[in-house]
This record gives sequence, structure tokens and C-alpha cells, in this order.
Amino acid sequence: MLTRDRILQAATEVITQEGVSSLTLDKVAARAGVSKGGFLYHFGSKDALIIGLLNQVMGVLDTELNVLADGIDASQGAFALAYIDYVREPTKAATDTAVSILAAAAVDDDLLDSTRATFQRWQNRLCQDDGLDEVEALLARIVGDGLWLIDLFGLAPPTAEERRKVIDLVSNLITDHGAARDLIGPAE
Amino acid sequence: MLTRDRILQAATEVITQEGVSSLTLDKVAARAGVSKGGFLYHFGSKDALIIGLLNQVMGVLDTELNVLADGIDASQGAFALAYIDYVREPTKAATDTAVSILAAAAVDDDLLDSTRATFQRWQNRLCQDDGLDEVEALLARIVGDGLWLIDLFGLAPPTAEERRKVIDLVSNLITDHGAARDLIGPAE
DNA sequence: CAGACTTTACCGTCCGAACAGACGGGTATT
DNA sequence: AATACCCGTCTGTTCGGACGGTAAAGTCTG
Repeated sequence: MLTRDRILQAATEVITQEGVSSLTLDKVAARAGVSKGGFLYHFGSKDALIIGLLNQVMGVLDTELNVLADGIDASQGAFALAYIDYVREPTKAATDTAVSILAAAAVDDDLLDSTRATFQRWQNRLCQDDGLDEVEALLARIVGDGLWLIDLFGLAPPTAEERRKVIDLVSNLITDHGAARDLIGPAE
Repeated sequence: MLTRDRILQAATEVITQEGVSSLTLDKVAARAGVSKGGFLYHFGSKDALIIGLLNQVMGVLDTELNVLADGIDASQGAFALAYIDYVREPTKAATDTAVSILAAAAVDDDLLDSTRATFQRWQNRLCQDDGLDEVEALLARIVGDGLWLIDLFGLAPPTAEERRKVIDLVSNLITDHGAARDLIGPAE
């Protein structure tokens, strides 16, 4: 395994196990089995480490999301369905991403720029490429992100069954196109 | 204005304007117009400051949420409607709360314990006291939290119109009890 | 006087970063 | 093939500075 990858993995472990405040260069270097200088050869600064971390975890998430979307048999809204389907249960990749974003926000908000761009790409794909109703697509993302936030901070997370029911509800809303429009109608 | 309150306000300003990493005792004390010793008289540690911060902002949020719920004319689901209604547009109170939670998570995850308890209270009220369908209530909270997360990190936030449409959709889903059940049905 | 509040001065720790140099594989030169 | 050289990788150490926290003295008010 490349030293660089070992460092990234070590950083992820430190954050998930000991929290964002414990993410120090010394600790990451020690856990990666490399000296501090060796660490700094690969990542010239703490910011560089976090950017590398974000690129990795967001890349994994993006890939898994695409794989999931490809496997869904639906004429429309495959990506939207994949997006909420992805949070059916908390995964390691989702957790890693969440804590990385948290770390980035804690250190310097600007580090999230590329992450924001990725989310914008996802949002565009949800709205345009999927040929889905704009509102339904947005709902899928918001629900996905909401569950993700709840998991991240442990804010009264729903039971597995509740979770399943909500995701099924939104999935059906997306699949059954008439339903959402009927619900939107009366309000306008 | 009491020194203690000035300190809390200063802390909020520092976080929102300069980021979580800039939340240092010196900076907060300076902005509050008090010496470091004076600061430490009111908050014995940085942890104490964050706990005080969380108590304040969560208290404000709780109050505003209740006021909003009282003003909603609905036989059922008033609190759920208030919950998503609250995020129709980003408010200062919501932002303050978000960054405070972020700061707490960055410093020490355990500081969020009381915050978790508050969310659990909200969740219980959504499910039980409101006499609303469990799934619809949970959906309201997830959508509310999702929008809140998106605002917090600026992750491809929706336009005002998109935002309104999604919230209306969920509101109608809650108000029109048949709709959700019809959508849940086919999946079981 | 008493107690609440505030200030000044200081300490120990930890962290991010810089740096000089060691090791070693590969390459060019002879 | 032997020598000399280079460069990517990594090591150990060092340093300046910032930060959280302590202690004790001073001030204002009732």
C-alpha cells in the first residue's frame, strides 16, 4: 500500500475514532507508521491533507452513487432513487465523507469549495439528466442529506424500520409521477 | 447587557464570521470587550463556553418552534408543519444553532449530549403528541434537517422557489392524510 | 467589610511547519 | 562492470507561536 494512501486512511481513522479535534499531524503520521517529515513530504500542510481526504472520500461516494444508479431499473429518476437508496443504512463511505467535511469546515470553510462543486454536479444531474420533476428530485436529495446529517451528529436517529418507511415513501413519490403533482397542485 | 450575554454573542459572532477554528478564548474575550480573566470568571473553560452557547441557541430555537406551532391552524401535525415551515428561509437563529453544533462537534463530541436530548424531545413530540402518522412526522424532520445541513455547508442550496415548492409538497403530504398512506401502501 | 466582578501577568503544553541530512533505486558515464 | 551522480522518499530534530488555563491582585457596589 502506498504511503500516501496509508496516510489518508490513518487520517480517516483518527477523525472517526477520536474526533476532529484529535486530527493532528503527529497523530496521523504515527498511525500511518511514518515520521512527521515523511508525512509532510506527501502533504505539505494540514490543509493539503484535508483536501486530499475530501477528494478521496467524495470520489468514492461519487463512484458508488453512479454504480447504484446504473443498477436501478427505472425510466426516470434513477439517480434520485439511488441518492436516497444510498442512505438506507449508514455506510462507512458515508460516515467517512461526513467526518471529512466536518473536519474541513472546522479547519477552514474554503476547503469545501470542491465539495460544493460536486454537490452541484449531483444536483444538476438530479434535475436535468434524470428527466425528473424538479421538486421530486430536490426532495430526494434533501431527504438523503437530512438522514446523513442526523447520522453524523446522532440527533435522535430513526429506527431502521422508520428509516425504511420514509425512504420507501419518497421512492414511491418519485416513481409515481401523478402523486407529487396532485400534492403540489392545491397549493398554487 | 450582561457580560455573560455579551460573551455568548461575541462567541457566536466569531464563529459565524471567522469560522470554528477561530473560536479562541482570547478572541471571544476581546470581542466581548472583556479581559481573558473576566471571560474565565463567567465560563470556566472552553467547554463551558460551548455548552452555554448550545443551551442558548437551542433554547431560542425551541421557543420559536413552539410559537410557530401554536400559530398553525391544524387539527393534527402542527409541530411537524412548524418544523419544516421554520426552514422556509434560512434564519439567523438556525444559522447560529448550526455553527454552534459544529463547534461543539469539533471540540468534543460529548458536548452535544444535551442537544441530542432536545432533538429527541422534538422527535417524540412529532410522533406522539401530534397524533400524526409516524412516517409523515419523520419526513418533516428529515426534510427540515436536510435543508438545514445544506444551508450550513452551502452544499448546492436550492433557489428560493425550489425551496418553497419542496416545503409545500411536504406540507401537503402531511395535511392530506390519504396521500401518504396511498404511497406507502404499494411498497408493503 | 464582603462579595461579585474584573484585570494583569504568567505558565506549560501542544501544534504546525521548516530543515538538514540519510537511504536507496535508478541512470548515465567511463 | 564499476563508478559517480541524481532525485524521490523518508527520518529526526528543532523552533516559534498560539492556545487553554491558573493565580493573585485590584475595583466597584451595597
